[in-house]
Formats: sequence, C-alpha cells, structure tokens
Amino acid sequence: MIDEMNEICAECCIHEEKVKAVQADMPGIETIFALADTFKTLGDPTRLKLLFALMQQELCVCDLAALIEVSESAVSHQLRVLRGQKLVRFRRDGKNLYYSLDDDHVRTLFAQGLEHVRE
Amino acid sequence: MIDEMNEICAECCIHEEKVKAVQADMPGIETIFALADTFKTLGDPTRLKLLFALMQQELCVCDLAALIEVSESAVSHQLRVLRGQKLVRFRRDGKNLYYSLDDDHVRTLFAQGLEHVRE
DNA sequence: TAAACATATGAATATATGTTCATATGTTTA
DNA sequence: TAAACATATGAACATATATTCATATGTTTA
Repeated sequence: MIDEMNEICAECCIHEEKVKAVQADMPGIETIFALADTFKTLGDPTRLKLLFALMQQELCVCDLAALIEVSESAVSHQLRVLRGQKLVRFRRDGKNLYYSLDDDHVRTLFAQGLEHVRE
Repeated sequence: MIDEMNEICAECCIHEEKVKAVQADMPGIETIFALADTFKTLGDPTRLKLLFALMQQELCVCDLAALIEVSESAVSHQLRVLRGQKLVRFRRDGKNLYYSLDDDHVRTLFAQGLEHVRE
C-alpha cells in the first residue's frame, strides 16, 4: 500500500522513453565498478605522489618513502594497492625492491586530469 | 637522541641524489591534491553512472534517480559533489533542474580509464 | 649461521565518505 | 494563497580507507 503510493509518487515526473534510451547505452555494471576502482586508486595524494615519482624513474621503497615523506610502511601498503590495480610492478635487486610504472595510461590520465584541474 | 637514531636508521639506504632529482620535478602539493580530488570524485560508481548518463544527454534529477536506481536524495547529494568539481552544471525549467556535463575532459578521461580497465 | 637490513603484512584506530531520513527551499498550479 | 511538486540540505549512521605499530619474511653480510 504505502510502497505502491511511494512508487507512484516517485515515478510521477519520470520521462520514461528518455530514461530507457539512456539506460540502453550505459556501460555494464562491472565496467562501471572497475572504472570506479581505477579512479579511486588515483584519488589519493600519497598514491599520486608515488606515481608521479615513478613516472620519472624506477625507485626502491626506501627512496619513495624519503621522497614523499611518508613512512615506509605506509608506502608499502599503498604500493600494494597500486600493484593490485596493475599500475606498478617491481623487480628485486638484492635487498631492495625497485618499483616502476606498469601502465602508460597513467601518463595520459594525469595529463587529462591536470587539464581539468587547470580549468 | 632517539629521534636522531631513527633518522639515521631511516635514511641509511637512501640514494640521495636520485631522490633530490626526482623531487625537483614533482608537481606542487596543491596540484597533487587538486588532481587527487578530481580522481576521487570519479572514483564512485554512483557518480560514474551519473556522468555516463549525462554524457548522453541532459537529464533532470528525477530521471537520473530512476535511471541509476538510487534515491533522489542520494542523487542530489552526488550531483552536488560533481558540481563542486565543475563536472556538471544545471539549468532550471519550471520545477525541474536539468543537469548536463560541464567538462569535456570527462570523456577523454573515461576513454583512457576504460583502456586501462580492459588491460 | 646469526645479525642486520629492506620490505611486506596484519591488526588497530582514527577519519572520510555514501546513503538515508527528516526537513527546508523555490516553483507551479488549483 | 494554499497545496503539490521537484529538488536541496543537514544530521545521523554505517562502512570504507589511510596510517601507525608490531611483527613476519626474504636477502645479504659478518
């Protein structure tokens, strides 16, 4: 009863054809979630700093921590997130792990994002 | 004392020249935060859906809510966030507010992001 | 092989964020 | 002008997330 009233009320102003047409051309839900995850990963200052640094050259965890002035543990945690999104990779050299960019889309994404930021 | 020890210990493995060189070419902190805010805004499925819908055509709040199956209140809150980032704008027509994209960078950002998602 | 080292990882905590619910605002219509 | 309507907004709440701290892992060196 109440549900029905709500539904009627909620739908009173909807332009149905329009909604259906737009709905038909929307990306699938998995695509949306995957894309959101990617952007969410880029949406943190610490991770952005890491990526900007790695855009220049490969660096070990220790150097990254010194560079962006965050604890090595925090850096390590964030690198894990970036690895999960296949944005960075690493190679081992003795005791050190050297991280580098694993995806050139980051460069174009940053360029586009910066254009937006600069309005 | 202890601080000094920590500092020495923490810096023992740092490749100083490298760090300084990279640091010199990093974007400013305001730029990083602004860019992070932009990506963070794009990092939510609800907001992504709204933007994908608005990429097709302008729509009123009511239609957007029906389209992405979220309450009108939630839509309104998220549109506010998008407005704050100057990603959408609106015009009033009688009782309705019609929202539309306010920035074409969104299209290129989505295109790049999707390329990454598709590996 | 034990100690030192570089890094990873899990748990804990504090903060940020998204949705809901209740209410306010601005516009049209009766 | 009062009622209906479309939307906005603030507070509350539950969940997600970033950092810290303690500890574990894998590598080198003494």
